[in-house]
Parts: sequence; structure tokens; C-alpha cells
Amino acid sequence: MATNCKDYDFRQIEPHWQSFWEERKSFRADNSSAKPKYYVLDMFPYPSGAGLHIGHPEGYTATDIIARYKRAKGFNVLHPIGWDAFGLPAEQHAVKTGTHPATNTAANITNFKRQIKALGFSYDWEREFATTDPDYFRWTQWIFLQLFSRGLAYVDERPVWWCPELRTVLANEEIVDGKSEVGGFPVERRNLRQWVLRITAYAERLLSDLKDVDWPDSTKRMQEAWIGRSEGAEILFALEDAKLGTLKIFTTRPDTLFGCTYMVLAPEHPLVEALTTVDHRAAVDVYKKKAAAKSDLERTDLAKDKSGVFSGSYAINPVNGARVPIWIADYVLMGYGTGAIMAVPAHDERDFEFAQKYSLPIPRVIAGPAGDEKLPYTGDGTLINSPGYDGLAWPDAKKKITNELAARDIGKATVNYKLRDWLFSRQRYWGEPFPIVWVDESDYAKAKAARSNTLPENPVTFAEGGKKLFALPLPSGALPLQLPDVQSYLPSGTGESPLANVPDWLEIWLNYETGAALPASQPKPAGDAWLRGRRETNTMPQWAGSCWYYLRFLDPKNPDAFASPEALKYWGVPDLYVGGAEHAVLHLLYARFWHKVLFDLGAVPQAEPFTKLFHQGIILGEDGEKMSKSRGNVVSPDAIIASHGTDTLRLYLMFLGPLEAMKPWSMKQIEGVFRFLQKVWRECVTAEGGVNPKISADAAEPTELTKLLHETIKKVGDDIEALRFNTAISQMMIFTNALQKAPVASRATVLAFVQLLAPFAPHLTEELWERLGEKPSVQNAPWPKFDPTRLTATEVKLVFQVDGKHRGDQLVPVGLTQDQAMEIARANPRVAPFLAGRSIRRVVFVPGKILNVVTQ
RNA sequence: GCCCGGGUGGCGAAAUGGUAGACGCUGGGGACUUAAAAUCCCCUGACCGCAAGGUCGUGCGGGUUCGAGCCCCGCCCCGGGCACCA
Repeated sequence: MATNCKDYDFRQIEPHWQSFWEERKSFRADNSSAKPKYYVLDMFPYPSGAGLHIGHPEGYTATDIIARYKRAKGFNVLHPIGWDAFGLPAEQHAVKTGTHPATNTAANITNFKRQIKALGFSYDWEREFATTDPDYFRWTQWIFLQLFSRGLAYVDERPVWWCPELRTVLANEEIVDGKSEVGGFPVERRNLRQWVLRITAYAERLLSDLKDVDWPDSTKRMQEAWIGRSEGAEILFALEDAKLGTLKIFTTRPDTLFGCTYMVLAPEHPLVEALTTVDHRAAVDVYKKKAAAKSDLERTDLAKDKSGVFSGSYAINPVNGARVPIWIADYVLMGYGTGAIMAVPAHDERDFEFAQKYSLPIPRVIAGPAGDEKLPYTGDGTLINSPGYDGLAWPDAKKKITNELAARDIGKATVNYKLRDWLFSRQRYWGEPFPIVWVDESDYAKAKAARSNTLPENPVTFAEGGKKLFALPLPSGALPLQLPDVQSYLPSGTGESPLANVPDWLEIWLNYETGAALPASQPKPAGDAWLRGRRETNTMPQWAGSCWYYLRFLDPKNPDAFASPEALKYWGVPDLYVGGAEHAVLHLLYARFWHKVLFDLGAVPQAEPFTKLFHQGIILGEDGEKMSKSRGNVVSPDAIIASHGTDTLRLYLMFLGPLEAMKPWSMKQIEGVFRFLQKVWRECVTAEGGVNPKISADAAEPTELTKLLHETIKKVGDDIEALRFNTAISQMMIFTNALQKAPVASRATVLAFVQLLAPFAPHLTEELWERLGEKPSVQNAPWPKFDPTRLTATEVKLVFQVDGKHRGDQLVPVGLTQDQAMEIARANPRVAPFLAGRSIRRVVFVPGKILNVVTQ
């Protein structure tokens, strides 16, 4: 039943149809269907306390239009939503108020859900879940165990930000100007035990498989740059003091070996100690200390002014036996390559700058184009001053020298990546606990005998207090491992998470066969399978839950697997993934990594998770600035829904400009789309609420209107497919203007138009559809088809140009020859004067478009 | 510094190498109304002209082409990403 309002009363219409959809579960996606499937996904929202901001509905409206359009096109559409609900803000709130983060998270989800429902999106709410649901994170933990057993997870001491005042570990984004964001306290680097995932093992595939996905080029390039593959060679330099062994360096330019005049070690390099001679020890120690105190940020800030100290030692250049001084400088990073380089100042900007500062020789070994004598020279060229190789093009020399070094067993071609392994743990409460128990060596050996298939080839170990501990995973049957309740959400003073403060959860008797656990404070249970263990106190980062949620949507209630093989086969991966460009690297790279691991396990059928990706742009405030509370330019979806309705909001968000563009909000412009919807209403419904009498089944509407309808069907369909919603809306406005001018219109025409508008303004169109006498709902009607024969005109406007200048135009029959067109041009009173008395040099004729007469 | 993306009316924006400014907003004029709102009609890039019409015009300077907002070269400005990766 439609409402009975007389004018366009969105306050009645929108809630009415929202409950209609809700009651009928109109958007439920069936896991078995003969229809082709279409999976369209929004990036997982974090339910923050601030509620929805206007950027959320922008992307969500786009995917909702696609979802509704694809349903009308006969697809079985999966359009789900859920909550990325672990995370820092809830934990900070808990620290402040003492309430459990779950309480706050649940309240935020309720609010987000209310807001999202008010926008009328066609989500399948039966598939909703949150990453904090034990039924969900059970599988997050399960996937971690798969990574663990394949040797892709390990433990290492890593430097993290520690704030002594707050007694907590802080994420990078919580540090502002070297101080804690909260309170402005000093922070320091501290080495803490961390879980690390071996994403670098997938570097090559993460890079090469980018060619198979339909993503924005900029995003692909960002991932490529992040992975940062470079081909070069590792070369061993003998040390002058032979008993110290050799020095291994990485270079991408082995061809410049003859130009190497010094070596540089990172201050943290293990050989620094041994290579520093007595005379230089004091200076080196001071330098090392200074470098260690610098944060990454400071180290890069000071990049402009290079610094270093001489170690006092020398290496021997393997190609010419030259004695090369070894320097220590922090422009070389321990984390990349081998932490040591051969410096070739003539052909590297950084080495050049350094060599100039410390007056080191800068011999040229690559010749550029004649006359280009400027150094450093990093361009193409041939070798000089390199006995035995002079005249070779550098890429050839690179191969030749690498091969010769390899033959002498002092070098080999290698590939290096900038990509680092993924620091996967947080010293926090509000995250997935690791399903890991630390045990001693003999207990590990015992468990290994029974559970070898769940353990990595090489055990994950960690030395603490002189004891070597072994990481024993819980059996998957014991998942989920839930978070215990804690007294305080502050971390323990040692830098461990608050979980370290719960002795009965932490110190346990573990049954290694079942995963059952009892507090260690109780007597050891009977049976051989019980071990003494301490649980892992780290929790997983927020990325973990968002790494695989798109798979759980396929089969969210499945108790036996993260998704059934049937569901995985039928739905596959999202056909379209829409979200902000801020996730271009981290989320999208991490999810690809996990997906590939699952693919290697045979757990998912395809190697890439997101075949087509699109980034919506940012919506700025009316002042053209980024929306923010402090600027006071924030637009709330709630307020717009109250004042103009969600159909107007949706339509306006899409009409603003191209989806991918950054664009300012405007309260004046929204009136335009509101007027458009009111006009559509008036064309269909009289002031008394009846059907507009100009609409009838047998109306002899103008043929131009019919033609325009078919053009509109085509354009709106094409534009939706290409996510060009702004021009689709323009076209519908053009049609509505024509409809208004037409004295009569056929019911079929009006109905087809209502259908075109339905994905954009679903509430209004449901109402009109029923008022026009159709059975609800417009969502069930198949998408209108355009008739190509209606699109062909018999007459077209031909533009006349003389010497490239527009001199007139005229309607002409289609299929004109050039000669006929010339004749018409000569006869055209506007064109003729420009042709009079000129000789024609050339005529360019594009049928149906243009006739350009080129004169002398 | 390097890598991307973008500069079009008063504003948001349209334009397979083929009439630049569709559509919308704003502004001006008119119709309807006792009046207002709403609605409808006309105009709305700049300059010249009574008009017909003409000239100029897509950040700047060149180029290719019968024809360039679109392609090429060199600049300027704005936005985003990366940050000594050997």
C-alpha cells in the first residue's frame, strides 16, 4: 500500500517504504540461484562514536545504485554490510570511563545502523556481523593459525613507540610532533616482542598479480612503489684486515664498480664494532649514539644534510684491488638490502653529496651524451675508466660484471624489495587474542609429536629471562579464544597488554590435544596432555578483521568453516569494491596477502580478492575545506534527511560531480535536485493525490518524447555501468523537462522513466510505481530496454566550417554525400559569403558531423 | 626532491580530436497571484554592435592537425602519495 499523501511528503514516504523492504526482506541474497551473481561491496566501516559523516553515504549510495540496477538487470546481488569493530577509540574510551569496550562498541553500532537504515540502502541485513563477534574472530584466529603453521608468522623484537607517562604503546598515527597525541607527553622507541607476518615471501606475487586486477592506475602504482622491487647484485668486498672476513653490499649498479671510492655502513651494522679502529672509536661511538636517538622522522628530516664518520678501516674493490675507505653514515638504512653500500659518488646523488662534504674522490665511470659533463650523472651511457669494460652500454656491463663476480663466487644477481614484513601485534586489549601459548622446549616436543601438522617446520621461539620459549598454537577446535574481563584497560607497566594482568587467564594448564585450559593456580589436571603454559598477551591489529570480511559475507552463519566451498564457488570475490583511496596500500595489500595464503591453502578459488576497485572522492565543506569539527563545516546526513529526505540526499551526492573527484558540498545546489524530485512527483501525481490525467495507456505522446525516453534508457544504463552517476542524473533531468512540456504521455513511458530513477531515488519511485497502478515493488520490475531503431534519427545537424571556423549549421538528411553537403553549404546564406571568391583547397567531410572547407 | 591527479562561466560541472559551457545553482526580466511563496516562460562567458552579426575565450608559452579543452614539448599554480630503498 502506498501512502496517501497529496504532495511529495518524503517524511511519510521514506519510512513507509523502508519498513516495506524490511518486512519483506526485499534484499535478501540467496546462496543458491540460477541467476548470475553480482557481489558489490563497500569498505568495512569502523563504527566511531561520532556517527556517520557525509563521506560514508557517498560511496554507499554509489554501490546501492549498482546493487539495485543489477537486481533489475536479472542478477542475484550480494550487497552486505558489517562492522570493523575492534580498534583504538573504543579502547581509549574504556581507559577513560572504565566501561568495557564492547559496551561502547555496541552502542556505536546501533547508532551507525540507525543512520544507515535511514538512508534506504538495500543491504542484506541478515548477513551483518562485527569483527568483534566471537563467531567471526574465531575464523580470524583460524586464518592466523594457517599462517603460523606455514611458517609465515614469527616473533621478533621490534622498536615501537612507548609513552612512559601514559604507560602505553602508541601507534604511529598517535604521535604528533614527537609527542603523544593525548596529553602531549614525550615518547620513546622501545624494543618489544612483536608478532610479524612474512608478507615479503609474497612480494613478487603481490607485485605481478596487479596486472590482473581492474584498479585505478594510481593505486596500482602506489602498491608497486610500496613493494619497491629492484634488481641488482650482492657483492662481497674483502676487508683489508682479512681476519674480519668480508663485507656484503647490495647495489643496483654493479656496472659502476670502478667508480666506487668509499663504502658506507649503517650505524647499526654488525661489523661497525669490529671495523672501528682505536683512533676512530670515540667519534664512531658518539655518532652511533646520536643516530640511535634519532627517530625515523628525524632521520629523514635531516636528510638534506648528510653526516658520517670514518671507521679507520678499508675494503678491497674486487675488480681493481683498490683500497676503499669504510665510512659509517645514517643515510644507509639497516633495514634495506644488506645495510651496507659501495658508494659511487659520480653516479648517485646521495653519494655525491656525501663525497663532496667529506672531500672524497668522485671519478666518472659512465659517459653521458657528448658535452654533458655534469656530475652526479644518473642517466644512460657507456662505461669509461673501467679497464676491460670501456665502451660497453651500462646494462650490458651490469650483466657482464655480475656474471664474472658470480664466477669468482663473490657476487650474485639478487632482487630486493622495499616491502618489510608486517608488524602484526599490538600491546592492547581490544583486539583478537592470539591463539598461542608459550611453553618450554620439552613440552613443545611432546605436543609436536601429536600435532605436527599444525606446527611450522621451524618452531617459533623467543628467549626471555634466559629461557627459550616455544609458541604452541591452540588446536582449531578450541577457537575462539575469547578476551578475558580485565580490571583496568591500561597496559601493564612492562609494556605488555592489559591481558598480562589477568593471571588466571594468562598462566594456565593447557591440554595440547583439545586446547582446554585451566588456571595454573589450580592443581594440574590428570592426564599426559596437560602442559604448563603462558598465553600470548599481544592482540592482533585492526587490519586483521578487515583482511577477510568479504569472504565471511558469503556464508556468515557457517559454524564449520569461514565459508562453505559452495558459497565460495558461487559468490567468488566482490565484482566491485568501493572505498576511500586512503586504503590504497595498507588494507588492500594486507587483504591481498591473506587471500593469496588462503588461495595457496586451497581455501579460496581465486588468487586476487578485489577484481574491480573504485575510490570515491572526498566531500569538502561549503567553504571548500576538508570537513572537520574545528572548522564547523561538517554536514550531517541526519540533518539533510530531516530537511530534504534521503532520496534528495542520495541524488545530490551523486549529482555533485564525478564519483572519484574531490568536491565541495553546497546547500544551495541541493535545492536543485529537490526541485527535480518534486517535479517528477507533479508529473505523475495531481494536487489531490490522483494520477496526473496527462498520463494514459493510449496517449499519443510526441515522438520526440518517446525517442528521448529511449536515449535516456541507454544513457542512464551506460552511465551506471561506468559509475558516471552525475551525467545519468543530468539525462533524467532533461527527460523530465521534456515530459513536463509534453501535453500527454503514455503510461509505459512514465513507468519506464520511474524505473530508471528507482536505483537513485528508491523511496519516491516505489510510491509512484504503485500510484501509477503497478503492483509493488518497482525493485522487482526488469530494467527497461531501449529500442536501437528509435535512436536513429532521419535528420542530423551538420556543422559548416570554413578554414576551421564555425560558420553555420543546418538540419540535413542522414546519409548525405560530400558533394550534396557542399551544395547545401554553398546555398546556406550564412556560409556562402565566406566561400564567395575563394578557391577551395581541401574539403573535410565527417558525415553527420561536420563539413570543413579549407580555402587558399 | 621524486611519483601521481587536476586547472573550463559568478558557482558545481558537461564535452569518442569535430558547434566549448549540456544539466544544475546563482542573478536579471516577465507570467500567474489582492500579495507572497511555489510554479511556468525568456535571458545569463567576455568584448564590439540598434540589430543582423562579428571578434576573443578551456592556467601560461610553443607545436602537431583541415580542426585541439582533449594529442606532443616546456613552464606556472593547486591537491594527493612517497620520503636518503643503494
